[in-house]
Amino acid sequence: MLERGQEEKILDAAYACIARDGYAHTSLRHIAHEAGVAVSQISYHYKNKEGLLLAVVERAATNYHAYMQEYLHPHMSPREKGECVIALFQGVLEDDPELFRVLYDLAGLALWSEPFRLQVREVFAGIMEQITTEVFTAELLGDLGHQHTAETLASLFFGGLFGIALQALLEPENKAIVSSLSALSVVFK
Amino acid sequence: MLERGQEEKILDAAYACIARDGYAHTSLRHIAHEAGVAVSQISYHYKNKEGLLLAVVERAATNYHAYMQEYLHPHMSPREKGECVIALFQGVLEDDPELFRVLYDLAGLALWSEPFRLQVREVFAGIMEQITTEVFTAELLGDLGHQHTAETLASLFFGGLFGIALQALLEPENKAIVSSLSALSVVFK
DNA sequence: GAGGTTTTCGAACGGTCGTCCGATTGAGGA
DNA sequence: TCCTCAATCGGACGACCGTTCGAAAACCTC
Repeated sequence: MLERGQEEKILDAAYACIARDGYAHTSLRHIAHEAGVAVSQISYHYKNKEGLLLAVVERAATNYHAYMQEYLHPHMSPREKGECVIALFQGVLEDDPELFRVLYDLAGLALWSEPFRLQVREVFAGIMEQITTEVFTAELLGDLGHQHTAETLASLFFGGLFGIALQALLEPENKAIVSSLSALSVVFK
Repeated sequence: MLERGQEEKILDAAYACIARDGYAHTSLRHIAHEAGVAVSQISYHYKNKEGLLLAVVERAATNYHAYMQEYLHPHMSPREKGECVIALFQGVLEDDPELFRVLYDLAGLALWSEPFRLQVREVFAGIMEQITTEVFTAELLGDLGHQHTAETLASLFFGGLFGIALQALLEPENKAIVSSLSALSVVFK
């Protein structure tokens, strides 16, 4: 029986609550109950709700990067890595849609609160940098032969992933949307 | 001095509050105060908060369609219409970013509440149908000569618009993001 | 002008929220 | 063993939430 500290337990519980109910319906009491802990423990370890949520974002970002790095093997070509990212998103949407809902929720938080905006911006910048350096390399850019920069194409690529994923969640009965993610490969073809 | 009914005033106030503070921080009291009206008037006219919000979504969708229809002149070619939609999004992001934040917020609501999901899905379906029939026509599809359907390309196109717009709002100091919207024209080139 | 209906108001209700505080517990060093 | 300090707890606080209700006001019809 592994014994994690309360701090960790609270963080897990917070993520679980947000994934289940969404941020808007997640209260500190719910989180504390899910963690099997007194409410005041949250203030003790994370100062306040905002502090806890920022920690959740940070942890989610770390997880994401590890996940991504695990899938993008060094021996792949840039194009293969692009396809791989697409496949990864498709897999998430099918197997673990809550993951994307949390991403959407936290990004939404960032639209209204400056501290969250700064933190989420970092997360997005990390994703973008990964895509820029792994997929839209100088090699691939020269291959494509059009005028767009790697940053532009990365924005386009990730924006497309995000926007299509939202549509897929709004219309889960329409399987065509998830598979239309594959069409995103037009940006590196 | 035009005299709109209270019903209309409440709807305006609700939209204004959401645009200013986001849905999560908008209460019926704020809305009532903004409208210069008693709180109980909201329940009287819209039954409850959900009813009011659904009305807000419906009104926003109507406004959107009128806006779009005004910009897409019948004499334009499909490609021109595509460029026009892109330019329209760029204009919104620069002049009236709250419009997009509201769209994002309401779509986020739809991820967690079934009634909202159904209503927002209708809105998105309307947008998608407009893009499908106006931009990705059979004529253009044949011109492009690749295997994707009009629906797939429309998903890609709108998803890209949405995802890039989010990045632009998270990083308003980075003007390159807004202009990278133009690169979305790769999908019909 | 009287009477009935719709509209509007302010107050109140029961809940839930995030935060704070004093008391209790527990582990580790003197 | 005692002292200290960090960790944990339950309860309380004031604020705000969405909803409801009875009374007042406004409107319309006769």
